[in-house]
Amino acid sequence: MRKEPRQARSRATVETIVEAGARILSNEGWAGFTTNRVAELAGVSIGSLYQYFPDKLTLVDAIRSQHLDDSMAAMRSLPAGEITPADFAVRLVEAVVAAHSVHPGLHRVLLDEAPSSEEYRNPESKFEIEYLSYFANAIATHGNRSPNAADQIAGRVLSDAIDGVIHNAARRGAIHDQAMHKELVRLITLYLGATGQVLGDS
Amino acid sequence: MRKEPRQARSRATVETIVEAGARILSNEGWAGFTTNRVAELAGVSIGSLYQYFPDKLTLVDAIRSQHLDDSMAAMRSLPAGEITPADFAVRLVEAVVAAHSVHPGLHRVLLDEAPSSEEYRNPESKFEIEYLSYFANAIATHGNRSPNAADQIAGRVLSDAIDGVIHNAARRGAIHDQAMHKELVRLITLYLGATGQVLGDS
Amino acid sequence: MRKEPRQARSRATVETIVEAGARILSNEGWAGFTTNRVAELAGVSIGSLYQYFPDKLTLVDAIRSQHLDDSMAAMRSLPAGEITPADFAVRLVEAVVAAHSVHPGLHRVLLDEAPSSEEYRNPESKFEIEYLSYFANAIATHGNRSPNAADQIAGRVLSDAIDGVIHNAARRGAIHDQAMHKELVRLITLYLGATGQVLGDS
Amino acid sequence: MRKEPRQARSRATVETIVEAGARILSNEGWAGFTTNRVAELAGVSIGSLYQYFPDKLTLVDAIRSQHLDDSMAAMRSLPAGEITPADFAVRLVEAVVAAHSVHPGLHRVLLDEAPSSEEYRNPESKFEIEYLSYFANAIATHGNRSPNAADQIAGRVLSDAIDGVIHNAARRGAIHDQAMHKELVRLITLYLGATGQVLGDS
DNA sequence: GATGAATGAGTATTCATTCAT
DNA sequence: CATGAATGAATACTCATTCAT
Repeated sequence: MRKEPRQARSRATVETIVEAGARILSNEGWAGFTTNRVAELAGVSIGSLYQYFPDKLTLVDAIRSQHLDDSMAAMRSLPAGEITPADFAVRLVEAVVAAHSVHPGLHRVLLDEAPSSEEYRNPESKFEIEYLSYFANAIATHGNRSPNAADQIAGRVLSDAIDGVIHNAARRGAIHDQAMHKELVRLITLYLGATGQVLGDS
Repeated sequence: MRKEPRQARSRATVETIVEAGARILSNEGWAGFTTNRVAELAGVSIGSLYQYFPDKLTLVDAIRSQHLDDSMAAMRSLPAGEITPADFAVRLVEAVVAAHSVHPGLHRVLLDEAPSSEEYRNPESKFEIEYLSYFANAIATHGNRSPNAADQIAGRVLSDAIDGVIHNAARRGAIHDQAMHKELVRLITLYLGATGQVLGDS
Repeated sequence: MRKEPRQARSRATVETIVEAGARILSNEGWAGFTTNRVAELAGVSIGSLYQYFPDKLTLVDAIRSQHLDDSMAAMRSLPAGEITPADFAVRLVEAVVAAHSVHPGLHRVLLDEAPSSEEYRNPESKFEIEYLSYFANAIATHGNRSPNAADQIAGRVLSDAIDGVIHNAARRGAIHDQAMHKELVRLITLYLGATGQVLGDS
Repeated sequence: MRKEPRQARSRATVETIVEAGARILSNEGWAGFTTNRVAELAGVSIGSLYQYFPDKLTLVDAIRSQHLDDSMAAMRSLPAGEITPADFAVRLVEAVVAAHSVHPGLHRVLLDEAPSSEEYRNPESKFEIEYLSYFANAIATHGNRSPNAADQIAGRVLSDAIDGVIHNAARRGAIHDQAMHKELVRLITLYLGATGQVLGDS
């Protein structure tokens, strides 16, 4: 960001802009996301927007950062161990669905459509790493071991699979479909229960 | 299309344009997909592009149609029954990876970013229906029954999960990662083997 | 024209093109008059059109020439003298209305909207001169004298007034309105009857 | 208009654009009226033009509105009764000529060539109605009666005749020709004096 | 600081015209 | 000669960004 806002008023302005941007990004996609529209929805002049965000990329990065922070916070608050795979899966799906409820399209737009400064693009980004290790950890925990290389990969596959299901549901406006939730839970539970086993060993 | 190409020359031009469009859509996303860029990459004038495609939407629909046809053809050539879940999963992953190999980002861009004429947008589209029933069928087959309502949902979840894994791999440029393939195969196999069972029954 | 058509077939082609052009010009105005559209309506290829007309201006000039020839022919066939002003006015209005009946908007488009090569633009054009002298003559005849300078001006005013009435009627699609015809006849009759008189002398 | 200009600066910009548009429309006709040319002549960027006019049609409507307002104002300031037909005719011609002096071709271009939003197109438009009833009124007044149906038609014929004479004079660049003015005055006077009479009654 | 007027490069699309077949 | 595929300059309009007030 161009300028760290010192005063409370400025901080509020920045938040308003980020929130307006998130709403537009979610509802209209990257194509409908114009700086003038964001400023208008936020109720500030276009000049003010550029006071806080030197360009569009910086703004979208701020929105992304905010969104990923929120998502990670939701995941971190989940209990990792001390819980059966089935219960964990239920809580996980709840958390992911909740994270997508505020701005249903936002996650996908931020990851797929919107361009981003290097920081978020590469697979080594702070968020990717934390996100991934969260899943690797969960898998290892339910396999009663500490995370190994295979768990990293399994974690990625699991998180991407969940992402795919949720994302496509969001696209159809069916993010709260209970039957879908149940099936997704079943998929996760199966995977968690069986990871690390050589297939067919059960 | 605006005009049926009569001569061989023009048929070739149309193919070149569609191919160039697919490439750009795949590499740059919807935002980078400009008609002038497509024409340039195709090596034809902008006028030629508009001779065959009355507008951008029609062009993107042609690309989508081509891509989905190819994808469905790949799936249809898979053996459905007479094969163990594990073997089926291996072949399925191979087919999906192959379909994404030519233009890695194309599938997601076409489904998520690019606008489209009604035909493809709604969930009742010819392709969605065939795609979905393919998965419902596979699940039912491996459960030794004919497809029921639950299989429809399971089919959607499975196909969306696979989609998520493949898409994110494509985003990272890791679509040919063998370890990922193996994990994905395991996920599918588990799900196919257990679908229809009440969880915990195994 | 680029090429004098020698054979009957060529002459027919040229006529078809001119007729198609007149129709489009009349129905769609200058803005809708594109060479490709004319060729299509005429049922010839765009290449053939350019075989006979080196450019758009030449084509529009051919249409104009044809139209003005037709119009003049209609006027020339009117009896000039040996007839009361009232009867002359009736016949004149009939002729003018008839000339506008085939392609109602054509006259205006050709004179106002469509650009033209110098030949038609300037007031000394062959057609303007003949047209004008026709009216000057009519006025002089009904004033029992040979045409003088004042008659030239009166002729212009009369022909322009008639043009205005007919043109605006065409615009409203009311070119066959009998009440309007009657009023126009009255206007012409009054003017013919009084021209040359010092106003107030009657 | 897209945006109400708040500051004095922007109000001036809008006026400049409308004026430039009128000039171009008058000199070059609808075909030469391009938004980029208007912006250039107005000395503003194309972006500024679109800040105030969402599209070309809105701009041309603004020009038309302005022009018709001006024209009506000129007519309304004329004394209707208490004046001989001849004097009235003189004043009328003066007013019409004055209205066409600033932008000679504008009136016809606006009415004939330029497309317009519904408001102006149909014969029931506010302007058409007022314009027409003005002439019907004038005719009735000079016939010492209140306007009847026949006066409506006569009004239309008279106004269209005047329009034709003025327009064609403008086309020839001869709008200030005194001899023409005199003849036109005579035409109007005759018509006003005789309207309502059965022809031949004088 | 805040405002919003102004900028202009960029994008979709049209159409007169050329030329290989 | 006829065809129609190909060309590209021109046109309406958008939107990120700047800067005078």
